[in-house]
Amino acid sequence: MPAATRRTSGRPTLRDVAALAGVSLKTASRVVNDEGGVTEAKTEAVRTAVRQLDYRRNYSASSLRRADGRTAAVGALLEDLANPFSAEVYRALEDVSRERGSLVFAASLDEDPRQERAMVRELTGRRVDALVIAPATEHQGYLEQEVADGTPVVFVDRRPTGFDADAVVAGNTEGARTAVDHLVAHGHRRIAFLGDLQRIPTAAERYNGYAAAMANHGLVVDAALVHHDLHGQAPCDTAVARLLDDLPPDRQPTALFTAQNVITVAAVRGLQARGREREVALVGFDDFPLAELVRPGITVIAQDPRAIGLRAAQILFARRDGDTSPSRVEVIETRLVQRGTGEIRAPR
Amino acid sequence: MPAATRRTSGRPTLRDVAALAGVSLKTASRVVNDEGGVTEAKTEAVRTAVRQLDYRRNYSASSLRRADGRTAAVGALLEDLANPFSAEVYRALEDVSRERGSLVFAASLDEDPRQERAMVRELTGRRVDALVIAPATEHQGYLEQEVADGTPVVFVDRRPTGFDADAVVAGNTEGARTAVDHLVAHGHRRIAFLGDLQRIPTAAERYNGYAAAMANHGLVVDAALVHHDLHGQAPCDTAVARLLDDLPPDRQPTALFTAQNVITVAAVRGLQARGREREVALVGFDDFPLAELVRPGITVIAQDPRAIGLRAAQILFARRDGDTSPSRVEVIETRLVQRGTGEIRAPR
DNA sequence: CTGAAAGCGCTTACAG
DNA sequence: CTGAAAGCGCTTACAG
Repeated sequence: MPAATRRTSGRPTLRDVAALAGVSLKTASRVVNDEGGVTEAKTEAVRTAVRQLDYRRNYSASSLRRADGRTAAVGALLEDLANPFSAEVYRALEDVSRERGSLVFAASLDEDPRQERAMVRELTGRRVDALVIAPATEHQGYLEQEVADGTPVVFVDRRPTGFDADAVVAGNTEGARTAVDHLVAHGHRRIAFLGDLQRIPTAAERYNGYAAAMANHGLVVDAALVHHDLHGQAPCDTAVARLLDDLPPDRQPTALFTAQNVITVAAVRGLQARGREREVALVGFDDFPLAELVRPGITVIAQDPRAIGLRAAQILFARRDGDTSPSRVEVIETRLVQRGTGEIRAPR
Repeated sequence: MPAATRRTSGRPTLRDVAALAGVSLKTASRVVNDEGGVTEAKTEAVRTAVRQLDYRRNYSASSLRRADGRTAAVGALLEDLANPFSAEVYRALEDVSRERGSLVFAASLDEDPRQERAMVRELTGRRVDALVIAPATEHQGYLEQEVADGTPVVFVDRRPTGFDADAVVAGNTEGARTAVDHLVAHGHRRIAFLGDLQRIPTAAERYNGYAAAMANHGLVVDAALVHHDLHGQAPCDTAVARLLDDLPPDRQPTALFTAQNVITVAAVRGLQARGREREVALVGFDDFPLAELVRPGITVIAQDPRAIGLRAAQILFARRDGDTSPSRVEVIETRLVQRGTGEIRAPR
């Protein structure tokens, strides 16, 4: 069997292109990689052969031999691609990657640390050029080796712990403060906090912002008004019931600060079910589609997931391309969006 | 320089593992690939070396030499990963892929046919094992070569045109019929249609379902009540204004069938802005988060994007694994979700 | 400007 | 059970 047809796949190889163009493999490679230094005639012959055979460079082979080992692929490990925050971050990364000629491997971690480590292995096994991670692990020291081996990592949404790397995060503490300030400005003093799993750094930061702002206003936080670790629908409903049904009227909150999306939705649903959506104020952390269609409109501390993703992608490609400046944490500030629920005044 | 340290990357190779374990490269390969036929002692030695060096198989190299050419990666070309429908389809594919040991390259097409063709090239260049595509092109014959070269393709959301392949789609025509039937059952006769770009097959199918149901009920469709090609916010707002402001009262619709998500939201917003959300009925195609928090709750024809994604993924991996049965189109039926807007009765 | 040889890290095809 | 040689499709390092 002649060498040029010994391949297993049906796809044409560079060797086929070279043969058809009547040049050497190396010359064909030069043309395909735009290396220059090839006569006009041969260049044209190769391009014609490429078109004729519909040749596509095999990235696996190319990357394997290449000095830089580039695969033109990056990995994105996010919380859950099906939630709007992760999806927006992903999309921004996708858009930047496309400009840079790279493709994106995406994966959802669902707050599972084992999943994170497994996916990092899968991705580095495929020699991605860089990784974006919204970590589910408590410590990221295990990434030391990956970075040393040449895979830059940029964190999004959550700062790294026990590991030095770039990160792009939202202004969680500041945003939570703003929420509380806003409610206090509308006369509220009994402001409940409903937050996600405390082990999630953003949830912790939002609580810190809440607590700091309350203290700053000289308000004592009634422990009965603080509900942590609300992850998923059921615990949220329970917490809302505790606050709105179980507490005696004078101990009930006049306002809710719901520190995460799912919690906000549960709270709105709970208020509506009790017919109290125009009586109890609410500010939610993180915006969502349709927040304005609900009546009253839901006041939120809006994050900017697209800005987070874009910035992370810029840093990522800069690192991949050799930027070795000290790592930094960038904070994308949040924005208060007043739509109604946050402007309900406290009863006197 | 000794052979074992000649590599460019800092990552250990199988050669390093073999050297450390005191076996040949081939034996190390046998252990890593669970081929069997290796003594307990050597197996253990290799496993220890793998652990000690934190060895990860290089998929590029592995795939390059492998007879089947598998890369353990699949590609997903969807409309826009940032919209909930695409995101859910993607997520289902991700979940199935994980079980199968594959990673997913995702990409958004944004209704751009060139983007679709470019991304197919990028993905096949990386030798993905299979492709899921929600096509933006009008014809998909160009994929013939890819399939012949061994990359199976499964379509989601839209059937292929001019090309024979598996597809998993929603029951668009049936769903639209159901919407109209429901509105007619509530006394409506002047039912407006607001749809996306007619060139999008799902939009066309939904219109067909609408038209068929109207005819079936003996209702003549007033051309002034039909608005096609509403893509994006602005044209939707214009169409709503035409219907609710420009038409004389007796020619206005008493009900709206909004055949796509963005259109539904625009219509709800338009009705609210005019204080008519409890007067004009509405059924939207495609469900979305929070549809129940809006008052009145938004009645929709719900698709099941997760079911579509799961089914597509099953077919995809079956094809990759050699299933050569005739291709088929599977329809995932929609479901009417009554929440309020669709149950508003026509004025008499 | 051009190309023959070697080699990236792995698996295949063979031979012991 | 084990391993030396060849080769996947490409780029590198050299030599003309």
